[in-house]
Amino acid sequence: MRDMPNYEIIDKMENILNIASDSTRIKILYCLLSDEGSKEEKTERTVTEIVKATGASQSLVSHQLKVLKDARLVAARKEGKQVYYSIIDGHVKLLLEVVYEHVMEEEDEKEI
Amino acid sequence: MRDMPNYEIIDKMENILNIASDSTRIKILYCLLSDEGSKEEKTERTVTEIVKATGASQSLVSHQLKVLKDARLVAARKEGKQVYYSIIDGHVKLLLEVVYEHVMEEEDEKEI
DNA sequence: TTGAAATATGAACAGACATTCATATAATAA
DNA sequence: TTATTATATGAATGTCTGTTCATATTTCAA
Repeated sequence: MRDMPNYEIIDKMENILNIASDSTRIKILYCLLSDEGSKEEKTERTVTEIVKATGASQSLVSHQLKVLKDARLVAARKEGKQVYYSIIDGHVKLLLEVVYEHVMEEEDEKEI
Repeated sequence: MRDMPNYEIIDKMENILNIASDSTRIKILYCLLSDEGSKEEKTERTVTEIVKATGASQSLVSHQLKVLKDARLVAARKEGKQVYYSIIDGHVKLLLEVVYEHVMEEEDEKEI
């Protein structure tokens, strides 16, 4: 493993991890990652769809989408009354996968 | 991408990410990941070594090591006056690598 | 224009938690 | 024993932030 990055980089890593470490935002990201039967086009979801999928309040979803947008993890595209959100960072998927695998392995160990 | 995990799993993912999203703990983990010239044996470091490497106070390091230990990310082995800590989870390295890559790509984009 | 649907926003609050300070415990050396 | 080194721990505090509530804004239909 490489050496410890300098503190500026560490702080940025902390930042991204902070953004990822909230269950509401995790749900939102999963919602934007689920490619409903499609091939490779990026998944787009309206706020209302995200609200339904996550079970969180409209206000909360809107607040957290702003957090994700400010962090450049998602992008927004307005079309009429609706706003479509999508993920604009390939690392997000990887990040969630790694954490998911970790949690699942923990589960496995319990069963032994 | 798979569907959204159930909320119990999501909460555990949130938990792990929370633990990873602190600069002091990130520094500690990096310190435990740096394999100083060695081959494949796990890296062990005493608290004092970690204090030096991270620049954090002894008390803070001790507190955060406890957090990491309670989360089963590190293990402790006592030997005389000293306690040796090491990482006991392969996902930690992956997680940091993904986040590091993300941050570095962001840096690159700024230069354009 | 009025109303409704979709989304955003600001204030307020409560809970979480990183950090410090002071001190305790354990191990060893003198 | 006493002193010193290594580590842990508990309390206290101040900051941060997730969530709710109420309301604003935008878009379009009737």
